[in-house]
Amino acid sequence: MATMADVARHAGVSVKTVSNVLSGYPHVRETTRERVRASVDALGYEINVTAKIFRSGRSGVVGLSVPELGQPYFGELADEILAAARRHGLQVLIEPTGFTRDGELAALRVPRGGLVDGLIFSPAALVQADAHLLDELGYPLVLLGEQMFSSSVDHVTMRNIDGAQAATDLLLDAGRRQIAAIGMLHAETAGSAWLRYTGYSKALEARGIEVDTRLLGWADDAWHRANGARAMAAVLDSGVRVDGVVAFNDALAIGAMYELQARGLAIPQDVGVVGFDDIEDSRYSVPTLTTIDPGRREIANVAVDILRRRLQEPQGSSAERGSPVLYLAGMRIVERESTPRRAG
Amino acid sequence: MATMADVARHAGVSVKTVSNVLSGYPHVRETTRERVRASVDALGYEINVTAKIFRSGRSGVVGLSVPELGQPYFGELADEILAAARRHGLQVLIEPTGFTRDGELAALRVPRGGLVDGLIFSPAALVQADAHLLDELGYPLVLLGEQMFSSSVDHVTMRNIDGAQAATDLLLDAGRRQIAAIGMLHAETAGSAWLRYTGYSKALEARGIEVDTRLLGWADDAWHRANGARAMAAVLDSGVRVDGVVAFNDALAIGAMYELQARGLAIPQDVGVVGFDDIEDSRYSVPTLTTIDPGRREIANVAVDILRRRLQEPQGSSAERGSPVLYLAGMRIVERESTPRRAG
DNA sequence: TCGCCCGTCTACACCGGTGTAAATCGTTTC
DNA sequence: GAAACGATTTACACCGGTGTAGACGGGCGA
Repeated sequence: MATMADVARHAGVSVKTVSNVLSGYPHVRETTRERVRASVDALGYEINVTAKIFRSGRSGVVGLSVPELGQPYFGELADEILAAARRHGLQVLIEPTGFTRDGELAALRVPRGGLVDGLIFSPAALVQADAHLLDELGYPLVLLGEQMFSSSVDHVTMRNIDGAQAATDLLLDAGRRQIAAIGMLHAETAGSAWLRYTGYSKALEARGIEVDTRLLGWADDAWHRANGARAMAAVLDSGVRVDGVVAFNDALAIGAMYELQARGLAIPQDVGVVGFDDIEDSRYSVPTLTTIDPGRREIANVAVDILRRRLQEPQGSSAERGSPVLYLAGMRIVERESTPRRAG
Repeated sequence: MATMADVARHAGVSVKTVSNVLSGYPHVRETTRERVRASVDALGYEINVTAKIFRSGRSGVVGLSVPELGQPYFGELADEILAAARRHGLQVLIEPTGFTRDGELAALRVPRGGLVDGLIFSPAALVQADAHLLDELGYPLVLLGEQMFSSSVDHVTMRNIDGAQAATDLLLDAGRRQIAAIGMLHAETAGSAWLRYTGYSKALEARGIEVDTRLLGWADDAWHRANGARAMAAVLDSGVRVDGVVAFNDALAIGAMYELQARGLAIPQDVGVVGFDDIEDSRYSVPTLTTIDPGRREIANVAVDILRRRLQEPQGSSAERGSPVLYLAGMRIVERESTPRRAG
């Protein structure tokens, strides 16, 4: 394979001049530039990317850690992030963590001298005790998700509390009072579950309704459809009356709708259902699902922008770095068939 | 950041000895080995991956090009491939092509000296005229999908024809005769559409039924739910009677089921529906979807294995390389609620 | 005791670019 | 005509590892 030296010899110039031509250095005579270009074409030369990376210390690759691409929310998020990264000439190395703490710890163990310049990380299983790991990683990190861990790290997140509260209000406004919450996770795992629950309970509280623990559907491993169906079944089996469901994501909601319909309950007549995430599925479920759009594209764009900005900064002491950013994406209610029309 | 030279100085040995310890070279005295290890720990040394890559010419990164991760089939496939790659210490750089020819051509333009050692590529928009591009890329390529392009490239594929034929037979066995095919694509784009259509028409032919073009539902951009609903609507609007649907993937099937149910048709009583891919959605749609499991995990594992084998081979002339592999993954019918019980 | 072998360790070149500083050249200015 | 200047080009060190060949030293057989 041809190297830059071969091109230089062929064009009768120095290696550095070839380098200058290829990297767009302006002070090169037009005739020289053309001669070099011709030699590049003649030899079919392609620059050795690994040498460039090695020398410059920058690979132009950013890592992305999400739990699982098979989950539409994360698959769609990954598409958005990949697109945003590509617009800026960055490539993306994806590391699914499989919803496990070990997987997430492994994702953080990116070597500093490695081929990843920075990381966009969507944690789902780390616990509070792991927070200190995020502070001095030695490379730029942008967290997707609530600022639960460390205030010294950039966060891009959605309005989990507001969204869940709005979802719950939608059902309350329609006169529903027996509203199940599907997707509860045990407290030691960090993430959106607790926040969405907070939004749910705040909405109830605001109307003077107490949370009925029989209405809480637990989905311990992950927010898959299967767990939504299971959790819904558990709530119904408890014998409590249900006329509304707030599911903590769309997959859970679709699983819950499956279980409700399997038991002969009509949506939205008997039970209104609201999801969270606005994944593509929610537009084609039967019935179509009312959901909260958490601003996925905005999150992807902002996360990539913040990371890019961090990559420009000197990597040395934290003194030279800008202060950490906390960005809240916009949220939107998407009303579809699974909820009753709003009263009034 | 500490370099290998720092460690060598600290441990009182040569740089190469440190290198030898870290790379597991056996002829190092145990005491030396321990001293080096201690120095590594003391200095918090981490090997510079980019230097290693540069020197060795191997990055341990393989590319993966799929149309879109937001589509559950590709998201789930990507998860499987990432898992298989990780088991062998490989990392994966994903490049979604957005179902466009330009996107796919861009994905193939991986520089030889680049940071990707090889590529797993799932084409969906390339046309026959592009076939020659695949022949002499200069790096190992494994194609997911039918051997439509080039016989000189490794292929891992599913039984598209057999699967679609089995899906159609399932409905024919139940006495259905007016079976729509949802997901037709125009011929110049390569891919599974044509093969699945072939399976569909073969099944009909075997019973002496002629293909009724009014039963063909066209989905031109991509196999999304939205297109499934649209194609189904177009077929129904043509006025033709429909008592079965073979959709070329599950997303199309779910979109089609949505449209059928919106028009008051019962599944499977009025219309039986079969999908293709066995994505997780199909287990939780209403009704649950009968589908063809194309052996996704097997495909992922085999693709990674073949690519690994190619990476071991000398990269020189094609004479030294093994002959191209064509691997057909196993296929399985997954019967759920959307099809009538088989007669007999 | 000498030579040989083997285990251990080291010096040095090298991978293929890019940053730096300085050389070279053609104009322009005084 | 000489000095000054900017544009153009170049030599060379350097990034941080790994391959190669060879040095070194101790045990062993002759």
